[in-house]
Amino acid sequence: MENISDEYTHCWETNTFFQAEDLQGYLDEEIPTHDSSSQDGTQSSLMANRNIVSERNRRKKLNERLYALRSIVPNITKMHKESIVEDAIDYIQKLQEEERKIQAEISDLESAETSSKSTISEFDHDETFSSSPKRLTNESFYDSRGSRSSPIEVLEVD
Amino acid sequence: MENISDEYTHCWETNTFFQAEDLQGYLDEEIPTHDSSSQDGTQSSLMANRNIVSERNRRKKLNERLYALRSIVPNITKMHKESIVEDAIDYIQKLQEEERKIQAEISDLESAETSSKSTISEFDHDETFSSSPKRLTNESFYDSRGSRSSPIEVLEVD
DNA sequence: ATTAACACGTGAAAC
DNA sequence: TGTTTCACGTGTTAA
Repeated sequence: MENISDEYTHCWETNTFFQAEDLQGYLDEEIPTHDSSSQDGTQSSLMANRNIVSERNRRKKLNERLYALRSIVPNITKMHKESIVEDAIDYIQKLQEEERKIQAEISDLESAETSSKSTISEFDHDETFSSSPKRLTNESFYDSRGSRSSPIEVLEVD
Repeated sequence: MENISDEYTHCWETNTFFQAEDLQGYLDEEIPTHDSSSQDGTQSSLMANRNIVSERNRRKKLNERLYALRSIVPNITKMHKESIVEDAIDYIQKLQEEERKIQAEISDLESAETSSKSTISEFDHDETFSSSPKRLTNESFYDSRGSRSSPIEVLEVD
């Protein structure tokens, strides 16, 4: 059911949602300007075209990011922009919970072997996460969703 | 530098990007219809208003999902829609890599204690992930980005 | 003053 | 059929 990965080439005129690659030369169009007063073109029409092109680029870039997000998330159900972000949220939450649980297992296994061996020293060659299980307590490795209490509102990022 | 967490309350008229909370009653407007031929209103204007309202709802819903995604991701740098998805992608990738590494540690610790104890049986009460470290090999728990080979075909995430 | 980001309305296409 | 999703162009606003 719902074999979405077949082709899904919809696209009415130029591009649309799901190819994002064949639209290589659609962007340098002339833009009809729909107004025949673009002879001198010092103020209105030129600026308007700049805005149009900028908007096209912005839209395209955001869409590409959305495709990338979709390609990252494993269990994609639907292709709607809304569902893509939705599934990504769900996946992140599951991943965070999984990660927390696994760390609990790690500390448990660590306490199991008390001080007999030290096979953990070979995983310290990564700097982005400092993944030595000694310091990898519950939420120190990445600040896992620790700022969920006041997310939007005033938007204090840090 | 770049203290974006100050306020960032922009919003020209009704809402805009970053409050998403005070816009409770802006949606039930009358919609001017911009055409004074809406007396009978059987075909054109009524359908047009339906479309307008649907579009507003769609836009609002997608934005809410975007806010939710932002609230999940811990290290938010910028507030643009584009950057939100971008940071989410980066975060997911790091999370996946972290998770894989931690599982490697787990199997290593497991092989360390060979067959002395079995403290892992108390984490089996979850069904969504089946988080028993015996079966939690590299990419069995969630199909971690295993479908990146043919997601959109062209669309290389870069 | 130029740029960048956004919401909006609208027509068209997909479902 | 009708509903839903989309890209587009436009005006507006903040940096």
